[in-house]
Amino acid sequence: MTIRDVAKHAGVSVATVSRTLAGDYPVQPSTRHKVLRAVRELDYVPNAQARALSVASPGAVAIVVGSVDMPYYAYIAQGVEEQAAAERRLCLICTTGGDKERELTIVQMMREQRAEAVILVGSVVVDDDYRERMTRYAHGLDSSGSRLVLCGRPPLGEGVPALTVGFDNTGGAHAVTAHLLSAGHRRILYLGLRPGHSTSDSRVAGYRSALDDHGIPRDPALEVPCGFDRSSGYAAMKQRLAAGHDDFTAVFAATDVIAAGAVQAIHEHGLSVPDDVSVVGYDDVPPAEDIGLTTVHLPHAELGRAAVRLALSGKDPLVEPPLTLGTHIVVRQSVRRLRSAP
Amino acid sequence: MTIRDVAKHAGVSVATVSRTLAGDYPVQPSTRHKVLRAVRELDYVPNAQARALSVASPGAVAIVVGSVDMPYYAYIAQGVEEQAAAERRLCLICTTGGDKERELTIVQMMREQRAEAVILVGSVVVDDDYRERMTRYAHGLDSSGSRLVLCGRPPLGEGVPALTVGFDNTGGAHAVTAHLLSAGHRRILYLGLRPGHSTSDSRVAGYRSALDDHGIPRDPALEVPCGFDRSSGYAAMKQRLAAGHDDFTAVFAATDVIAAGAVQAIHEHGLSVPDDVSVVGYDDVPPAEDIGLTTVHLPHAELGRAAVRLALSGKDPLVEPPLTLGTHIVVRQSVRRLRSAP
DNA sequence: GGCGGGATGGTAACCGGTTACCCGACAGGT
DNA sequence: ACCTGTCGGGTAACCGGTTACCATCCCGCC
Repeated sequence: MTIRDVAKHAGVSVATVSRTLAGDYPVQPSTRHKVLRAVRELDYVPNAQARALSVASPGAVAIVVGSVDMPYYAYIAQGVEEQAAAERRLCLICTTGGDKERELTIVQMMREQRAEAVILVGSVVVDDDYRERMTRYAHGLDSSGSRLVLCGRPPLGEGVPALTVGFDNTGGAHAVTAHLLSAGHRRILYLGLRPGHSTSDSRVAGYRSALDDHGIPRDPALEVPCGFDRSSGYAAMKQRLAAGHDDFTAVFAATDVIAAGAVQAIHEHGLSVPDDVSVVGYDDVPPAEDIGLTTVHLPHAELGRAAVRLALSGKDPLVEPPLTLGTHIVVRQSVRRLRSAP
Repeated sequence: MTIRDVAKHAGVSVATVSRTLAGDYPVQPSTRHKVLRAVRELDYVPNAQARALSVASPGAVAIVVGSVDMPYYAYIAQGVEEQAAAERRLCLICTTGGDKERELTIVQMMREQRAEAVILVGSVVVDDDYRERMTRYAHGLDSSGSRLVLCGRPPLGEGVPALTVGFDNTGGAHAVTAHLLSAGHRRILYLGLRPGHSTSDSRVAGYRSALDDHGIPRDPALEVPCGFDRSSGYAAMKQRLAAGHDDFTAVFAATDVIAAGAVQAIHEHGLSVPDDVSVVGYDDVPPAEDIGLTTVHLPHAELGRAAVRLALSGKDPLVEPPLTLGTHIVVRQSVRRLRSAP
C-alpha cells in the first residue's frame, strides 16, 4: 500500500495525492475528495521513514538510562519526555541495564536512526575504549547529526569537552551535612562509599568539605562502603549496628533508597529515627516522603528538560561549559536537634 | 555523507561498500580495508531509515503510557523494554499525560513510523469517536503493519475484539478483601470509588463479591469516592476520620498510593496502623514496602513482556481471547487480626 | 590455446515518499 | 483570433540505502 496505489485508485497522480495530504498546495475540492476517499478506502498510512528520506524532518530525542523503573531515572525521563513533546519531537527511551557495551551499541543505533539528540543519563565507570568511542560521538565529528548530552554523569575524561548537564552533588551533600552539624551532630556516618563511582565521589566530597568547614576532624571509620540499593543500605547498617551504635548520632545515606534500607535496619535494631539516630538521604525520591526522610531535593524533571534544550540548542560541544542545576534541602522528621547544639 | 561518498573515497563501488559493511558477502581483504578506512576517515554512519526502505527490517516496539514517573507504568514499561530487547527490537516510550486526543495522535505517528507493536497501557475513559478510531487500529485493517495491544485497560466496547492483556483486578480485590474478612474485619472501607473508571470498577467488584461470599451486607456508605493519587487518599481519609472512625476497622485502598496517603492521615489523627485501623492496598509499588503495607502484588514486568510477545506473535486480533495474569497477596504488617476472628 | 566456472565488483533498478519542472486548459485583454 | 497569465496536475528525478544482474578476471583443465 503506497502512495502510487492511492493515486491509481483515485485516478490521479502521485503528486496530487502527496499534495492533498500535505495540505499546503492548492487542490481542486473535487480532486481532494477523490484522494481522501481513496485514502480511507485503502486504509493508507504514509511511511514516515520514506518521507524522512526526502525532506529534512525533525529527528527524535533519545534517552538512554540504566532502567526505567528506578524513580531517579524515571523522573529525569519524564522531563525529557515533556521537553521533547514541547519541541514536537518523538521520544525514544532505551535501557542499558548498566551495561557499557550495550550503551555504546544503543548510541550507535540511535545515530543510525538519525536521532537528533541522544541523552545519556546516570553514572557509569568509564574505561579507555569507552572513553575513546564516546568522545567521538560527543564531539559530533560524524555526519549523523546526532548530538550527545551527558546528563548527571562524569566527564569523559580530564578536560574532554562535551555537552553536559548535572546536579550540584557536592553542594547538596555539603548543605545536608551542614544541616546535621548545625543540629548538633558531630559524628556522622556516611553510608555509600564507592570509590571511582562518580556520584558517590562527589557526594562524599561535599560531606568531607562540610566537616572541614566546621573544623570537625574526618574519621575514615565513619565512611562506610555500600552499594546504591535498598538491601545494601539495610545490610551495611545492620552490620554497623551489630558493632554498637554509640560511635555516631547521625547517618548521611548517599541516596534515599539506601536510607530506606538503613531506617529499616535501625528499626529492627529496636532504635528509633530520629530519637536515637538521625538520618538524611539524597535525591528526594518516593521512599523519602513516605518515611518522613529529610533529604536533598533534586530537580530531576528540570534536568531532563535542560538536557533536551541543550541538545537542540546548537551550542558547540567543544566550548559549551557544563550546566549545573542547584539543589535544596527538604526538611522532614528524620533529624533530631541535639540538646548540646548551639 | 552517503554510501556513495564512501565508495568514491575508497575508490570502489557502492555495492562493495554496502557488502563490506553487511559482512555477508565475500570481499577481498585489501578491498575491505580500503572501505573500512574510508568509513573511519569520513565518519560515515549509515542511515537506518533508508535501509528500512529497501529491506524488511524489524520494526520498533512502542509503548504508550500516561506518564513514566508513576511506578505502575514504569514497571510495565520495564517489562516491555526487556522483551523488546530480547526480540531485538528498539523500544519507544511515549507519554500522553492521560490525554485521549494525544494518545490517538501518538498511535497514528507510530503507525507512520511503521512500529511493529504499539502497546497501550493504563486506564482511559472511552468515548464514541475514540472507540471508533481505535477499533480500526486494533483490528489491523490498515497496511501499516502495526499491531495494537491493550494492556491493563478496558475493552474498546461491548464485544469488540482486540489483542488484550491485563491483571485479574477483580480476583485480586476479592482475595485481599477475603484476607481482611478472615482476620475478623467486618466493616471495611473501600477507598477509591470512581464509577466509570475501569480499574476502580473491577476492584470494587472484587470487594463486593467477597463481602457477598461471606454473607456480609454491603454498605454504600463504606464505598468512598477518591482520586487515584496520594493527596486524594489523604484528603478522603482525613475527612472520613473527622466524622469519627468507629464505623469501620479496616480500609481497602484501591491503590498503594492512595493507601500511603490514608496511612498518613490515620497517623495524623493519632491512630495507629494496624492497632487501630488495618489497611491494605493494591499494586505493590514502592510506598508499600516502605510503610509495611499488606497489598496485592501485580506482575507488572511480566505483563509488559506478555504484551510484547502477544503483539509479535501474529495472533489474530479478532479471535484471540484476552490474556489475564494472576496476582497474589503480599502480607506485611498493616493488618491486625481481630480477637473476635474465628 | 580455448574454455568452463568461481570469485569479485560494478551498474542500475527499486523501496516510498517529495517536489522541481513542465504542460495543457481556460480566462481575460487587445 | 491571438497572446499571455494563472491554475491545476502530471512526469520524473532524487533522498540513501540494497541487491539482481551482469561483466571481468583468473584459475585449472581438456
